[in-house]
Amino acid sequence: MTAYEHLLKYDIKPSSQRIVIMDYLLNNRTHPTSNDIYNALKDDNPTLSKTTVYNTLKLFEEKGAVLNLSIDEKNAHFDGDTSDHAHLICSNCGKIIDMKIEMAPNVCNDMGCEIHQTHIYMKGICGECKKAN
Amino acid sequence: MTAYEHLLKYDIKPSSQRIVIMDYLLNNRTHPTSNDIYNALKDDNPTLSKTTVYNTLKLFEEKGAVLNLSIDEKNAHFDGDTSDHAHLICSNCGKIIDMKIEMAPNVCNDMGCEIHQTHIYMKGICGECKKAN
DNA sequence: TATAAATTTGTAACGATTACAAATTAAAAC
DNA sequence: GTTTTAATTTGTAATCGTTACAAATTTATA
Repeated sequence: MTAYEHLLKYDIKPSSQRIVIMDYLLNNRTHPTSNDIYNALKDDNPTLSKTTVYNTLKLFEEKGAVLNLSIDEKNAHFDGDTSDHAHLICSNCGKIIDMKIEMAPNVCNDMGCEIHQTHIYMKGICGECKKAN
Repeated sequence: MTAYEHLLKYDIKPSSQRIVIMDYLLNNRTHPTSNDIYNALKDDNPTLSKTTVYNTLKLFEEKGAVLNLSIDEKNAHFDGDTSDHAHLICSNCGKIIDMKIEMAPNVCNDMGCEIHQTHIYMKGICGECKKAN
C-alpha cells in the first residue's frame, strides 16, 4: 500500500508533506523520532519545517495511522506498523527491535537477546471516567 | 517492610532523604512523578531539593528498587511495587492504574474500563550488542 | 477571480530533566 | 576528638524535546 492510500485509509487528507512523512515511516521500520524523520527528509524537502513533522506525527497518532512508542524516556519514537507487536529497546545501543507478542519474552532468548524488564502499558478510559461520562 | 529495610535489601545506603522518598513510594501507590514526590514531601522536609528527588529516583531505578514507568509521554512516573504487573493510563483523567498481567487486557472490561491500546515494552540487550560484547 | 478554510512555517516559549560546582553531612584515619 | 577524605545534598544554570502562536502559504469554495 502506498503512503497516499495509507493516509486515505485513516481519513487523513494527503498533503505533500504528509505523504512524504508517511512514506518514510512505511519504508523505514527503525522506529524513528520526529527529529530522525526531519533530518532524513530535509535535504530532499528544503522547505519542510520541524514543527510540521511534529504536528503531522501527532495527527497521524490521533487518527490511529501510527503508534507513538514511549519505550524510550528521552524521545518519542514512531512506528508506521500498527499491527500488534512488542518492542525491545537495547540499553546498550538504543535500537528498538520488533518482537512478536505471542513469543515475547522467550523469542528474545532465542534471538540471542537478554531481557531485563518487561512492561505492559495499556491506554484507554478508566472505570471512574467511564461511569462519569 | 519499612522503607529503611527496603533500601538495605536493594543495597542502597539509607540517608534520611532516601528513606523519606522510599517511604512515600511504598505508601503511595499512585505512580507519582518526581515532582509529585517533591511537592508532597517539601513541607515536612523544608531543605529537600528537587534535584535530590531526581537523583534519588535515578539511583533507586538503577538498583532495581523502583520501576520507572514511561507510560506517560509527558513525565516519568515511579512505582515502588516492583512485582510483575501491568498498567493502564486513563486518557481522560491521566490516572495510572495497576493491572494483573495474567488478566490483562480482559480484567479492564470487567472493571468497567475501556482499552484502546496495549503496548509491550522490553528492556535489555539486543543480539548484536550481546555478540559484540 | 475573490473569499474562506486548511495547512505549513519559523520563532519564541515551556517544562522536565540534567550538569555542575559549592555546601553540607557522614565516614575513616590518625 | 580532631583532621582528612569520601559521599550526599543542594541550588542554579543549561539542555533539549516539544508545543504555542501568529504569520505566510496553499488549497478549497463561492
